[in-house]
Amino acid sequence: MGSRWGISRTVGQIYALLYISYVPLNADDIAHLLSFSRSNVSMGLKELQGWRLLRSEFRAGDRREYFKTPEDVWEIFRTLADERRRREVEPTLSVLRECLLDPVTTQEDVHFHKRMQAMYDLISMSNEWFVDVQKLSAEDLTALMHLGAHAQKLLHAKNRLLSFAGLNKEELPEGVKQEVVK
Amino acid sequence: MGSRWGISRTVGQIYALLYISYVPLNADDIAHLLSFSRSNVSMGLKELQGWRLLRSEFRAGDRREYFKTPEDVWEIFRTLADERRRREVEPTLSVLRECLLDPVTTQEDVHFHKRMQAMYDLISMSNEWFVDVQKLSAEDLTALMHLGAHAQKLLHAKNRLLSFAGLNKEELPEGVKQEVVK
DNA sequence: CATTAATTTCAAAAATCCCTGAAAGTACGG
DNA sequence: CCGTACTTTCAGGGATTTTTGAAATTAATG
Repeated sequence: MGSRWGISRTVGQIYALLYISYVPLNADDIAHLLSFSRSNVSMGLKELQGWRLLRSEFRAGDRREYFKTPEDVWEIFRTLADERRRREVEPTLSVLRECLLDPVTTQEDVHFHKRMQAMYDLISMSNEWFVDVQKLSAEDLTALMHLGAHAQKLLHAKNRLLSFAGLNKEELPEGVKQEVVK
Repeated sequence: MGSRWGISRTVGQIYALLYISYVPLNADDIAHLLSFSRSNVSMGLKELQGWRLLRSEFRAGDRREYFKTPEDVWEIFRTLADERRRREVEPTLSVLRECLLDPVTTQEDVHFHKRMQAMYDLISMSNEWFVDVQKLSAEDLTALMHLGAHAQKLLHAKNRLLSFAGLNKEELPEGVKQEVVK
């Protein structure tokens, strides 16, 4: 899948090897195991470091650098997604913002402006959503995902509870009122 | 951004043109406007149709097919994401499932198995989450996104309310109890 | 059913991307 | 400061992808 995540096939193979390897590997190990040239591995590792996807360690009496991936697959996913957000999404939003500043005169302009605005709103909202969600712990994220579409029901429940609390405050005992407000 | 969404630069340009165009365009229009060969446009349109991203119409006394994108940018996004899910994510999950069936004997195998399982769990959960969320309307989706990280608070509120309801049922008036259960 | 307008296919050319080996660079130990 | 062990850079070549024009195909019209 790597090619669709912004990294080339070779770099993907290197990362996959490091991900499944029981022990950290140095560049020569990787070149040997994957039958890549040493320089290819070097470039691949450099790119992966650019994505902040690698951890490395040194050993006493050994100059070589040993690489491994983070243990937590959620962390990997988050790092990758955040890096893509910064590299691709933010610049796209900048360009869209510039487009939106252009003067609107003709009917075509109106249509163009509407489309750009819709695209900007979608990307901008997704972006903010991701920044927010990224802060959550792996457990909270998992819980949130398991909610899935049920989150919608929860949303409706929230609205019902809020309107209920607004309409019928005097009926509620003090403890319930506090809980609802919370 | 098209290249990271699984479509080539040219196809992306064609789609962008159709997205911003005030009127539907035929293949010749597109070829002319973008300076692509007619056959290139034909292939691009075919690919976009394969992604189910196009609408088209015919006109009386005109044999040519006129193309446009859906009006709703959320619909475009959803279609694209769903198609990618089917083409890329599902096959990946199949391969991972097969890997997980392999016998585990050595220590390396145990590690490999754990890593594959973690990856499978992540992709599988994201996949299910997306399938769920995809069913939501544009408005519900927007509301859900605006919640963002606050959804986590809502989650905790739900848990508090549930435990509260469990502990103090007899204190509540009938109407509140029903609402909480809902 | 022949004509013509429009579209699609496909093999080859063009463009792009990726890998490699040679050479240069870096840093550590003596 | 030199030699050694390791890493990085980069131009050139190879592989892959993309684009094209010519030919084939399809479909509407008189």
